[in-house]
Amino acid sequence: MVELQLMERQQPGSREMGREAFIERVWEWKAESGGAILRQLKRLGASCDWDRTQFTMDPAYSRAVLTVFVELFRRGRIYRGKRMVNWCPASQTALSDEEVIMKPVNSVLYKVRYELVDSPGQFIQVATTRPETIPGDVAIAVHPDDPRYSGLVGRRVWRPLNRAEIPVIADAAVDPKFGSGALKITPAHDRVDNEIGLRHALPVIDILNADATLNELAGPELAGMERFAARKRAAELLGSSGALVGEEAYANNVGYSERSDVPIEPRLTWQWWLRYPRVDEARSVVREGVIRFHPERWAKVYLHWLDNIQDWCISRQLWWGHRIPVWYRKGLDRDRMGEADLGDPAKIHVSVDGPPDPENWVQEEDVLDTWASSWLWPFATLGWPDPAEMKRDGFDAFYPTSTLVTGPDIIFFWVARMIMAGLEFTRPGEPVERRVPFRDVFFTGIIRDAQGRKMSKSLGNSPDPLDLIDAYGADGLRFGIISIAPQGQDIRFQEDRIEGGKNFCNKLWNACRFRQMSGPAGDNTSPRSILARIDPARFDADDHAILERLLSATREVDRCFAEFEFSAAAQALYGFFWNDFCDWYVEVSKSKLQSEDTRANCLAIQDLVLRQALLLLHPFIPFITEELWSQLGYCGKEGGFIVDGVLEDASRCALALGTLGARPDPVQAASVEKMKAFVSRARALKAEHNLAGRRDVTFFVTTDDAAWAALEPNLTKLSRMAGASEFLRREKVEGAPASVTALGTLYLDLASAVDVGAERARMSKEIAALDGHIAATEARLANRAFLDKAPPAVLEGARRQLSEQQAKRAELGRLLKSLG
RNA sequence: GGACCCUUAGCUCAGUUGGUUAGAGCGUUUCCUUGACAUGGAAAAGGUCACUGGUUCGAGUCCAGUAGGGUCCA
Repeated sequence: MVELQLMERQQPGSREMGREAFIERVWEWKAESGGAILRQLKRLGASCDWDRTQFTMDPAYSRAVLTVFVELFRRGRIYRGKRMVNWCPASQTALSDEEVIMKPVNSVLYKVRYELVDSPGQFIQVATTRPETIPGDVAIAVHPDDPRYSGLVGRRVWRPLNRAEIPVIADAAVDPKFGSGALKITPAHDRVDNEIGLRHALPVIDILNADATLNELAGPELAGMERFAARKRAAELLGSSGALVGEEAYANNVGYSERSDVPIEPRLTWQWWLRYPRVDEARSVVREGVIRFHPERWAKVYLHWLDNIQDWCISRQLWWGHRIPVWYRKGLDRDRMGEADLGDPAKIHVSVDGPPDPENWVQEEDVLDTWASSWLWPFATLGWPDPAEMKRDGFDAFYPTSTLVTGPDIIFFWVARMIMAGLEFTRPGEPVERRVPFRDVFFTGIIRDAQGRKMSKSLGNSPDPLDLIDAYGADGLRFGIISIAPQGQDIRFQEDRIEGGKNFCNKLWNACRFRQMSGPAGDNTSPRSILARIDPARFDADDHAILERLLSATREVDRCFAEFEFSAAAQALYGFFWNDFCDWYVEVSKSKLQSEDTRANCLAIQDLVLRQALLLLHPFIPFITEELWSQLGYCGKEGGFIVDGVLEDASRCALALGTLGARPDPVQAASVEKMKAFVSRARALKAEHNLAGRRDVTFFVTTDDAAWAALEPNLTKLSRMAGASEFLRREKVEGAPASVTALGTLYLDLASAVDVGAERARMSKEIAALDGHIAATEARLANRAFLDKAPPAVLEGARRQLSEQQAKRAELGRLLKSLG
C-alpha cells in the first residue's frame, strides 16, 4: 500500500529512499489507516476494550514474535534452505503457497520438436506453454512404461534454443496422456521439474533474474528480455529453425501473486522454512470437538489442509516486518552454508537480542511473513512470553478465549496457524483444553456486491461503512446487515435491506413514543417493580397472548445465540416486535387505555414487554436501545446503562411471571390468533367492496354460543381494529357479502348493490381451493397405512383439519346458494 | 482432477431430527394522511420448492443421479 501511495504521489520509491526512511513512512501510514479502522469500529458500536488495542509491530508483541522464531529454531523446526519458492517478480520477494492465487488463463500450447543427436531427422516432440524457458532445459523426460519412447531413453537430443545436448530420461512423474507424453525438464523454473531433476541428478540452469527478465544463461538471443517478450521471441526463433511444429489455444491455470497480481515464478532461492509444529494435535482438537467450527463443514476444509500440509516459507525479501533474528559471522559465504552450519555458533547467531559483539556479525536482511506474527495473536496480546506481563494482562483469565469470529478465506492463513501456535507455546504439559487458543470459531459470510462479486478496492464496489452510517445510522446498518447474513452463506449487499434496518429502528422509536404518550411512567427501575404493577386478575386474551409471544421470542433468541444463528435471532425479534407488539398489542391497547379497568395493567405490560425487547435487541442495535432504556426509565435510581443490564433467559422470565400468577395461558393466546383472522376477514370484506377507508361499517355475525362468548368481551377492540361501527349477532343473513371464519360467518352489511356475479366468482374460487384440500385430506385418512403408521397426534390433526374444512365448505356452499 | 456449497414468489433469501393449506423483506397492484410511526397502516396478486428416479403412510426436507451457478484445494 505504501509503495502504491508513493507511486501515486510521484515520490521516490522504497529502493531510492532506503530501508530506514521507508520503514518510517510505513509507520506514518499505519497511524493513519489503522486509526481509520478503529474509528469505523467505534462508530459501528463495537464494544471492545479500546485500552488494549495492539499492533503486531509494537515492541512487546515484536519480542514475542522473535522469541517464537528463536524457540522454533532451537527446537529444530526452522531451517534455511535453497528450495523452490513462489517468487513475485514485481515485489521481488518469496510468497507462501497461500499467497498464490490460481487464475484460469488463455494460453498458447507450443509444440516443439527436439532432434536426436545420433539420428538427425528423427525428433521427439514436447508441448509447453513456456518456450522462453527452453534454454533452461536439461533433459526430456518420458514415462518409463510408455512404449512410444522405450527406445529413446538414454539417448541425447539437441536443445533447440541455446543449442546444447541434453539426455532423454524416464520418470514416473510424467503423465503419458498429456500432449505427446514427453516433458521438457527445466529444474530452475518448475516444481515438478525440480523434483525430477533432483532424482536424476540433473544440473540446474537458472535463466531468470529476480525481476523475471532473462539472463545470459538464456543465450544471446533472449538475454536481457522481459519474460513475456522473451516468450514471443522464443516462439519466433523456434519457428524459423523449424523446431516449432504447431501451436494451439490452451486454457490453463496460472499462479498470480496476491501481493501485486502478476504471474509468479517458481524460483530456486535461499529462504527460511518452518516445519509446522503440533500438526496432529491441531487435527485432533477440531476432529474431537475441543474447538468447534460454525458452520461445522469448514472443519473439513481445515482438516484437508492439515493432511496436505507443506513447510511454510516464512522469509520475505521486504523491509517492512519483523526482521529475522539471525546473524551471520562476517565474511561467511551464505551460499555455501549447509544444514550443519546452522548449529555452529561460530558461524551463525540466533537470539532475540542479537550477538554481544555486533561488529563481527551481519544480520539477515529478510523479514518474516506477516502471518508469522499474526498466528501468535491469542497469547502474544496477553503478555506472553513474559510471566510478569502475562499476569498483568490477565493471561490466566482470558486464555483460552471463547469465540473467534473470522472469514473462511483465512482459515489456513490464520485460524489453523493460531491453533498450532497456541498448542505449541502455551501452558506446556497441560491438557489440550487449556492450550487451544479458542473454543468456538464462527465463520461469517463474505459480503459481496449485488452482483455477487467479492468486494475489492480495484472494483470500487465496497461502500464506506461511515457513509452508510451517515445515511442509515449505525444501528440501521447493523440490523440491516445482520438480517441478510444467513449462517454459513455469503452475503449479497443490498442497500434496501440497510434501509429496512433503519425503518425497524424508526418503528421501535415510535412504539416507545406511543408508550410515553399513552400515560404516566410507572416505576420501571427493575423487573420486580414493573411486575408489582401488574394484576393478572385483569388479564384479557391479548395480555396473555403478548406475554406468551414475549416468552417464545425470548426462547427463540436464546436458542439462536446458542447455535450462532444471529440472523435468525434478528428476524425473530423483528417479527415479534413489529407484528405481535406493534400491529396487534399496541393497536388493541388503544381501546384498553380508554377504560380505567384495564389502563394501568396495559401500561405496565407495555413497560414489561418493551424492557425485555430492548434488552434482546441491544446486541443488534446498541445506540437506540441505550437511549430508549434511559428515556423509558429502565435505568434505575443510581443510573445504569442497558449495556450493563442483565438479560434473563426465557425460563427465568417465565418463572418470574409464574411467581406473580401471570403465567400466560396458551388457550387464551390461541384465541387471539382467531380474532386476528376474524378482523382480517372483516377488513378484506371492506376492501373488496371499496369500503376500506370507512370506519362506520356494520358487520353481522352468525355463530354458535361458544364462539360468541369468546368474541363478545372483545367487541370494542375488534370494532376499532376492523374499522367497524359494530358487530351484531344474527340468526340468519341473506344476500350480503360474507366470509367464513373460525369464530363464525361474517357478513358485510351492504344494504344496496351487491355485485352478485363478483361475489359468486370469489366464493367459487375459494370453494374450489377448499375442495382440493378436502380431497387431499380425505385421501390421507382413507389410507390404511397412514392410519396404521402415523403417530396419533398427526392423525388427530388430520381429522380435526378435515372436519374444519368440511364445516367451512358447507357454510360456503350455503352462502353461494343464497346468492341465487 | 478432488472437496464443499447453492438452485424455493419478479428480486434477495428463511424454511435445524420428514407431518396441517411452503414463509419473510424488498418490489408490484388497490385503498387509507384516524391523535406512535407515510421511515407508516390495510387488503391483494404472485411458487408444478432446478430436473429425474428412489426410500416412506407421508419428501422443499432423506438417498442416488442429471443440469446449471459458486467457492476452495490440486
